[in-house]
Amino acid sequence: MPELPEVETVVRGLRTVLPGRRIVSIRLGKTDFMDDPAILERHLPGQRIEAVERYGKFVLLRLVSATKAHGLQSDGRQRYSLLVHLGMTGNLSLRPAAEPLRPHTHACFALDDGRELRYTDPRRFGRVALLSEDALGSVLGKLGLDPLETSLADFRQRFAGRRAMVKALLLNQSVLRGLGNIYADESLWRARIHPARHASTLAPRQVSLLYRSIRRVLSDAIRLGGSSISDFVDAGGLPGEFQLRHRAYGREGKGCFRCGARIRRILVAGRSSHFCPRCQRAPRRKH
DNA sequence: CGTTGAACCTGTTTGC
DNA sequence: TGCAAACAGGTTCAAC
Repeated sequence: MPELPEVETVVRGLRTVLPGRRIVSIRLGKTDFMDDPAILERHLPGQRIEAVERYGKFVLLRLVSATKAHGLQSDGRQRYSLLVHLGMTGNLSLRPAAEPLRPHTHACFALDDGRELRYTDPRRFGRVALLSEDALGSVLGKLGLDPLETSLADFRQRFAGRRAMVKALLLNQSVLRGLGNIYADESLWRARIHPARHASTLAPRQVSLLYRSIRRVLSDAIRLGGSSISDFVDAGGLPGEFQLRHRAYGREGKGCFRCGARIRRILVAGRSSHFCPRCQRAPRRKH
C-alpha cells in the first residue's frame, strides 16, 4: 500500500490536525515491530507535535516537550521525533477517542482535543520509534534522493556506472527514497524501459525519460490521493484513486494502453514486475 | 558490488 | 466444498 504518494497523502491529512496538539497519553497493543515500546510510554505523553513531515516512505512527527512554558528545550533535554513506517499494511488514522478500535490497532496516541491518532497494521511489517535527533539522523542519512526534489543531473549521477537491473535500483531506498513496486512498474512503463534492463546500458535519453516519468507518475498519484489496491485509506479513512490510472501494475494479461499487447508479469529483483513486452523491449541477453 | 532466497506476519485469492 | 499454495504495497540479512 504505502509508497511515496500514499505516505504523502497520509501526511497531508495529518498536517491539517496534528500541529499544535499535545499527546496526553498512549496505549499500546502488540509491540514486536516497535524499536523500544518502553521509551514510547515514558517520553511520548506530554510532548507537543510541532510538525508532520514525510521523508521517503517515513512519516515523521516532530515533537517538543510541552512541559516547558516556551516550548524551547531550554533545559537541554533531547528533542524527539516519532518515526513511523507503514510497511505493507500500516495505517495511521485520526478517530474520536470514544470510537471502538479496529482490529490490529497496535498504538493509540490520545490528543488534547479528544481525538486519537491510531496505528493499525495487520502484518506488523511497519516500524514505530521515538528517536533523538542523532538517532533520527542516522536512520534518514541512509536514504537516497527524493525523486521529486532532485535534479536530472543528480538523478543521472545515481545511475552512473550501476550494473544492477533498473528495477532493483528503483526499489533501492538508498538510491532513491519513496518508490515501491507499483510506482517503479508504472514509471518504467511510461518510460518504455524493461524492468530487467541493466542501468548502465541505458542511453542518456532513456535516463532522462525515466527521470521525467517517475516525477510525472508520482505527482499524478499524489494529486489523486494515492493508489488503493485493497485497503489503503488516508488519515481520514478515504481511499485514493490512482489505481484507476495504473497502466502496468496489476494488469497482467490485459491490453497495453499504448499498443494493445498483453501486459506480462515476471520476477525481477525478487518482485512481481508488470510490463508491456512490446513497448518495453527485453534487454539483449549477454552470452 | 549485485543477486537470490529466506525471514518477519496475517489476510485474501487461486487452484486442484 | 475444502484445503493448501500462492500472493500481497516493504525491508533486512546471510550466503554466494
